[in-house]
Amino acid sequence: MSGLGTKQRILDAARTLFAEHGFPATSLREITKHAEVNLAAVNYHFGSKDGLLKELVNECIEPINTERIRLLDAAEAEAGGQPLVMRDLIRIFLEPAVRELCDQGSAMPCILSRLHHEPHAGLEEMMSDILAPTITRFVTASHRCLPHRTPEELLIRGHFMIGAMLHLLDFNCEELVPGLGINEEVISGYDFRLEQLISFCTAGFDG
Amino acid sequence: MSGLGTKQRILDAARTLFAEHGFPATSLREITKHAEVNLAAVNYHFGSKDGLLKELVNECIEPINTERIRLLDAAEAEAGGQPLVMRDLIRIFLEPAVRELCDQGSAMPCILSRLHHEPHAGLEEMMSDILAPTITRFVTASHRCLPHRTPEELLIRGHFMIGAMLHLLDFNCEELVPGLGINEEVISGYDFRLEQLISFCTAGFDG
DNA sequence: GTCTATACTCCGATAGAC
DNA sequence: GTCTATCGGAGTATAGAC
Repeated sequence: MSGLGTKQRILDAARTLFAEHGFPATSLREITKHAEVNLAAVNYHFGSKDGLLKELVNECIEPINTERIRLLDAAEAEAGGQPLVMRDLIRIFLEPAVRELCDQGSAMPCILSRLHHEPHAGLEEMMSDILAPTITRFVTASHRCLPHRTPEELLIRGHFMIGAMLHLLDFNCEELVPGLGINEEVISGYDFRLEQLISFCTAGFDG
Repeated sequence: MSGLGTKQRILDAARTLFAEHGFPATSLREITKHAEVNLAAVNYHFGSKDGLLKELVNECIEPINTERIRLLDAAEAEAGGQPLVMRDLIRIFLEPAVRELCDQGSAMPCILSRLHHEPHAGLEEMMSDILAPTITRFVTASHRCLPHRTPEELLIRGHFMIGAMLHLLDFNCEELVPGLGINEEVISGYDFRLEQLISFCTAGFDG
């Protein structure tokens, strides 16, 4: 934890601790102790605790949306003006997020999905700025797949999809459902979850 | 705000302020000022800020799950041993929550859906204790509707449904999507949202 | 039993020396 | 760039008044 610069050491420690205990329950004093830097360094590099969070989130979701746009461009180019297959469109939206977030050592999913439901000054605007173009593209493309659906129906279903995805990212099954014969190994696998999610949403958009 | 007892005045003020600014951003000093009670009254009646939140949540979700169980009992009695229709089963699960939460002046939905994604000591156990019997009943009943699905598939799809419902409860569309011709009045209506959610999930379980 | 006054510890933020 | 010192405000605990 000492070979890197101060800023990076703070980011690494914060990512871990936020995921473990949640954002409000993690103090800057803990973070700077783990990172072996001075307390005031956080304010110097990030302005505030919220600023630190914002940088963490930005560094995480920006590449995901870039990848979504890239895949969408490629798919639409290949389709040559024809509507996409809805299942492919949904996979383009979900797979980069699930893959990327679950490859980072399972720290960011918890942080991110919690954030979607807790307001933070300036953070929602940032998320919207990054996500809005993707959502617009998604709704437009899905309207071509399912022309019998109104834009309102497609937008609200897009939000159902986001809600389901967020819930998938951070929930653990350990807590619930005794006596149903659930195989924990099966239901914990991310491949299983992703494919189930894609199937659920694909059918949901059509239903 | 002065005719009721101290405890109730605290609960009312907290419900409003938590919904408005979020749980971490609301101080006990604000709450007690709004409720016109002494700061220490919170600790006397609820033990801690988390205890206050817990009571608020419990008082809200317990009647919802009682209603779910009641509707499920009635539907299964009426079906006389035959499997339920999946759409009816899903409505039994979703409608009490959406109706009840949206009838309370739109304060609890925000609080509740945020809570699902932020860990609080003791609160997750309480939620699990209340929700577990309902989920077990739901998975069992859905397995009778859709016998070709494994319990793992049904459980994970149940969680997708919960995620979509939570997202529906607190999201506002104002932020997003310019240029898609979205009718805000349509997409903001809870009847519209509920029926869309039920259709989305019914198809999703089958797909 | 209820409620209050007060004090304690810890938090995030900042000013200013180095 | 980094550190020390310090500030106001947060949640909490308790002794004691009614």
